[in-house]
Amino acid sequence: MIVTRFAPSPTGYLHIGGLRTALFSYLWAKKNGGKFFLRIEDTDKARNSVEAAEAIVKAFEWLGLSYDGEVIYQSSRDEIYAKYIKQLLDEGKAYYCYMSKEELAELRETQIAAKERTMYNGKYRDFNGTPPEGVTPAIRIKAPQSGIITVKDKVKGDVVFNALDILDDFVIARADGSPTYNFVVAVDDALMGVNEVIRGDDHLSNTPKQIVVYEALGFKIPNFYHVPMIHNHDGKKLSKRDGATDVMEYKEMGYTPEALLNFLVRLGWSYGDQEIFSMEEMKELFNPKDINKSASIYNTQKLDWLNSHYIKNMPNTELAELLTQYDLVLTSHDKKEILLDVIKERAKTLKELAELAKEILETPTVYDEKAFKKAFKEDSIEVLNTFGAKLTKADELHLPSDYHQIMEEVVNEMNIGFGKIGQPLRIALLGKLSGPGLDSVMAIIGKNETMLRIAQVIAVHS
RNA sequence: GGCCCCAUCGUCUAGCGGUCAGGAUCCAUGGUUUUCAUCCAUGUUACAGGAGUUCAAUUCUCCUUGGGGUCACCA
Repeated sequence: MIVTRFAPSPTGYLHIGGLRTALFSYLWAKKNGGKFFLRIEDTDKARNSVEAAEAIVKAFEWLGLSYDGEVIYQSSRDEIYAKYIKQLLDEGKAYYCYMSKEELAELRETQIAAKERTMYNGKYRDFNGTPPEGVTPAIRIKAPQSGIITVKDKVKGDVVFNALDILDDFVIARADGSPTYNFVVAVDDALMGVNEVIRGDDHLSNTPKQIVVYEALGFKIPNFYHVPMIHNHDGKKLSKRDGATDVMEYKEMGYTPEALLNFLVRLGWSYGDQEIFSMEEMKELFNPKDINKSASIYNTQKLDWLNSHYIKNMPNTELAELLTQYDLVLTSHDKKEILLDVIKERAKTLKELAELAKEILETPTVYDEKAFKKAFKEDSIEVLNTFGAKLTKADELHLPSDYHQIMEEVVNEMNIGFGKIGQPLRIALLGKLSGPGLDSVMAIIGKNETMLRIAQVIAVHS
């Protein structure tokens, strides 16, 4: 069985890059009928926050990504880690290190001065004497001092590291007893049965350390997939300064989960020429063997395109439901079908959609000055009055075609071009020269509101 | 700086020794639309450079260059 996980540290919101690796892990598990876990890596008490952990869970909810079982918090697993640390200690595979922080810093400096690699010097590796007073020890693992460690990465291929270049006896438990990342990540993945680790490229370099832990504990090493980073326009790691990197910001901006997920799945992964993937298709078609090796640049133009695609293809009832989150309540509006059909072709985001709806629904309070000058000529009043008179007489006006017919009558009777009525009417109805078809707008707002807007624009003009 | 990874249109990508180097997005132009948007059509733009291997390299190897990641009692 395929078991994957997403293991963020709760130091902030769910990041767009994190979401992508989470999605990959999720899809790979789901495709295979496996399990996908969410594990919060909160071993560093100083930096974590519960709010951040909650924010991550919330984001998962919004996106409809589910995980198996409960959220796992590493902070609640201390006894487990303690047990394995003790085991390593007993077996002589780990040891207490009494080096003080000052001493460590000093060591660093001399190494830097000598242009050597900065690393722990193994001072307490084989220590039998009396420990120094006043130092609470950290625990270090005995890492191989020679030979090679090969990370069998399924994205990058075999990556060979020389122990001499990268390894030292790294700390697995701090002086306060809390275990460190490279230790717990290996322990948890092994204990949870995670056999496919999909994560960011930035973890590749410390994978050898985790392999050291796996081997010391006799655990089976999982398959690794190190997914390339997502960069900003400058080719650097994506950060807060690059605009929206918080997943929930996309909700606020009016993006749908479908669009965001579809956008992200195509960043670093592809299935031939296909661009549109439903969740079902993603689950069916995703395969980490098709993950790219190179980093990609974060550019949301395609996200806009996808979002408008999903909006256009969304059933109106669902759309109306979603729009309540953007301050637009349409439930009681009798022409909401027409309204949504008209505006969903025109919006890139749900937020825009809500604004477009309001532009139609609300009586204009201002008229675009330039547009007014351009479109509202001397004869416009007469045209609008003629149109208004016909409206007054007509009943049974429901559909856009009903209104269109009356517009045509005016055009024919007065022997004018369509623009002669369209332009001023557009100013009257919307206050500007662009927007949806006027017949639809009138059908949506109804006869009375149409008359009112015509009267208003004439009043304003004189 | 040491170690590691990466390199096809502006961007996301297809390609897996022989292709007019394909698609999408963006941009531009034209058509549709009373307008705008949608939609449709058309177009511009790419194999970082240099050596090999081969009858043949975007594709395999090496070097150079460029970019990125990582080097903590952070994750």
